[in-house]
Amino acid sequence: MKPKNTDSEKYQLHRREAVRAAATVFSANGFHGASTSDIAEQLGIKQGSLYYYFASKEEALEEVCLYGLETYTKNMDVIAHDTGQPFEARLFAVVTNHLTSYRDKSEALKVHNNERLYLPEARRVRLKAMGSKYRRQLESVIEHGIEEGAVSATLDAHFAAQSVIGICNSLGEHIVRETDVDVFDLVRKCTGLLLHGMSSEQGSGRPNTS
Amino acid sequence: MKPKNTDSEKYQLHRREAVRAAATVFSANGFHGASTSDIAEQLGIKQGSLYYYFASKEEALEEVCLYGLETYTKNMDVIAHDTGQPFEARLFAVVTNHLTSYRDKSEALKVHNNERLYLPEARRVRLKAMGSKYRRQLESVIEHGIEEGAVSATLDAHFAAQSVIGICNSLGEHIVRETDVDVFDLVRKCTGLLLHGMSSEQGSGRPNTS
Amino acid sequence: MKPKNTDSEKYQLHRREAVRAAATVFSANGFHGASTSDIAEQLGIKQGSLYYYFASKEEALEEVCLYGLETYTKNMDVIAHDTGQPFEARLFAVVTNHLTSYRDKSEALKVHNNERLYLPEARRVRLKAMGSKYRRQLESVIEHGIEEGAVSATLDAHFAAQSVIGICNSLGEHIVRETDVDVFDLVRKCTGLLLHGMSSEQGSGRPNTS
Amino acid sequence: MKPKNTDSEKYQLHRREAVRAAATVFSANGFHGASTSDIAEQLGIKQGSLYYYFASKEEALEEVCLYGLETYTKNMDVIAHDTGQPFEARLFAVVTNHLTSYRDKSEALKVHNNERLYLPEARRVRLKAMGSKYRRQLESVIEHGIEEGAVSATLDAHFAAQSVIGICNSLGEHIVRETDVDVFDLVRKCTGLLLHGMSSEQGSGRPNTS
DNA sequence: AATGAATGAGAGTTCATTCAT
DNA sequence: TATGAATGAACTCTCATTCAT
Repeated sequence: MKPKNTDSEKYQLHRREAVRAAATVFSANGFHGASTSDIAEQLGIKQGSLYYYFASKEEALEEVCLYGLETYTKNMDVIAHDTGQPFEARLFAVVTNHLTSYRDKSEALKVHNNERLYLPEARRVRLKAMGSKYRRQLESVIEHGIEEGAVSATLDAHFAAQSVIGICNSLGEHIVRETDVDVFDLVRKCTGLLLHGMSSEQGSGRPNTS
Repeated sequence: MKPKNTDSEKYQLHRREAVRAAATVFSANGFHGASTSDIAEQLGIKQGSLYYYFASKEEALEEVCLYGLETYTKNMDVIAHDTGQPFEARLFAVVTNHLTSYRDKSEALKVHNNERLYLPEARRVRLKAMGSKYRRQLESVIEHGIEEGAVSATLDAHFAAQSVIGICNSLGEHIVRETDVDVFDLVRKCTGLLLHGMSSEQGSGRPNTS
Repeated sequence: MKPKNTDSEKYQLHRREAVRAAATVFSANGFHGASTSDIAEQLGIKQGSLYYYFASKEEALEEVCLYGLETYTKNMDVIAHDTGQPFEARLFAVVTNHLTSYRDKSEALKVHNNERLYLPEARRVRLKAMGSKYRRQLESVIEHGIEEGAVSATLDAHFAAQSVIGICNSLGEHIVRETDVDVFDLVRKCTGLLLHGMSSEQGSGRPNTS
Repeated sequence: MKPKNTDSEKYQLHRREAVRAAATVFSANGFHGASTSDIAEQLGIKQGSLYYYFASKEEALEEVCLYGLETYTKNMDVIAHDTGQPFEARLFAVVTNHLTSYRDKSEALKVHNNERLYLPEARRVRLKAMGSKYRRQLESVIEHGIEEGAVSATLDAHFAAQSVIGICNSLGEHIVRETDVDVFDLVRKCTGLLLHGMSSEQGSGRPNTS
């Protein structure tokens, strides 16, 4: 209603900061547990002034979620199109992307994972689209791995993709909580586990190894 | 304030139902997003009457979390002490326990995972104790697996335990959302992935296989 | 959502008082100019408690308007069906009803006249129905007067009805403001003016008298 | 605070437009229901810029009311002094003035009628003076009609004046709402009703006609 | 002559909690 | 054992107003 100079560079910059502030407090207290006062305080302005940047608390949540997925999905685009790489390298890239995104935008990603369901259907369409695309791309990476023989043919790609996302997110939560985590160590361990499992076996006992 | 017959069997029965009702609405809307009205409605009583069963909303949340962990951790106790079984069988048991708990008490477990952090420190001691114990027991299962040679010696048990929990929880969320999931199929796939990874390799390329 | 004992006699009684309190402050300050605090204060309860009786400020406005029209339209029903009376008597009854309603429920009627347009379309259907019915009934009284020869045949009944309502409402505002008005004197004067006009003429110059 | 060139012709022109914009939105939403944003938008400027033309929202309301009464009362001045005309002609002129004012400045007049009471006493002195003067002038026209024998001697001039104003305002509201009203038809009907009433009688039954 | 940005007060509404009955 | 009624604090959101630029 009130036409703001929504295109001015300065406005966009300040709004970014507002999104980050919102990410911080949503991440700490959850959407319902965080008040607009908290966000404003985190940003160093008064509560009412927040509405210069967001039309509603819900809009703030949506922006935080989008912000969280931004680079994360963009990077997946690159990985998905880079079909020349061997499967191991691509999986490594996937995990690296996921976990480093957590390091850089941990709060926003956590908010996306835990709070996005509180958005009304209408506000979730873009998020849903991005999330589905991500999962489909990950699945295609896995399927490609099956085709080239690097991945066990009996693997359910859909299930595997979900598991990869699940592990990464649970490690991500860890990264959010503890500040001094060696992310690259985590990436290595995680990729190793996903590729070879915990077993010390030489392939025996695997249905597809005969 | 008034002395309640908290020991009477009937009271305990009704309270159980109250806990389940709370689990349902906390699981659907989150702790902050759910109102005591919602819980009362779910239970078929009037709002004020809830306080006959809970001293506060927070107490309700604590009860739900404890309820969620109950059998889940009890079962882990059994698994942990059953050192005679081979590693594969024990891991299978762990995953089965985790995922079937989700099927039976899905809501309470989900609430524990997502909302327990809104409890004040004081109320979380028991939960923390149970959670830590669970993780330590899982770690000991894994370490035992290493000792008996079934698990790769290079594996970081702490990390692995966390990953197992992470995958199971992410699959659990899935079970909560969709009603007709074949849980045992999930268990099989999950254990397989955790044991052998995605790779089709015969153990080559694994640092510890030489 | 919260099922209240909306049928209990006591509740209904208290709610009536709440409606009257709302009528008082809406009448004094207008819908937008009056706060729910004002209403609560007028009623002798705390602001938040008002919501035990109304789901929203808008609902309160709707109730006030309905309350204002209640007896007023009920009486018109009686007048409209009493076709045996001569026109003069029926017009007298109409004006009496309108102005005494103002004396008894002045505030609610004033609110209906001045504030009902701030209700969203959906909330106005019943009011509209009642208002239209009232006007139609008044028109039929006038048309009946034309048929029996008491009213000038050239008169536009729709226009006349509107004028009657207009005069009565403007006099009503007067009744609201000043406490010691002789309503029956007003009724007499008003009916006289409406019947015979201001002119001292003997009917000459009237288009239909030739 | 900053010295404005309030006397410059351009400023006065722009201010007029601001007053008209305010009239439009006050008329549509009421004083309390309309925001300074709405006015600014209607005027095509930004919200803060409004304060270049009005020191406060209240001042804007006052200006709108004065603007609405302007020509309306000026015309009444002319009618009141034109004592040479017969009563019927003067009444006709009064009604014409009232209703055409509504056609031309409908919004401002409506605002005056419905919202002026929200002005603090101090801001209403001029309006009150103008309104009282108008009513007194109308009364004197009626009294003059009585003296010259055109108006029934039993008529209460004060009451009659109020009724004239009441009818005209209620018709005015009608003009505001519906765009295509034949105002002159309304004027004719209205004057007719006021002069001769609804009755078809030839003077019989009138106390003063004997 | 007009705007972007902020403010602070207050609005309507929700809700956990209390307590007499 | 449960309820009706009320409370007060917190919350989201709106808005008139200010002022440096």
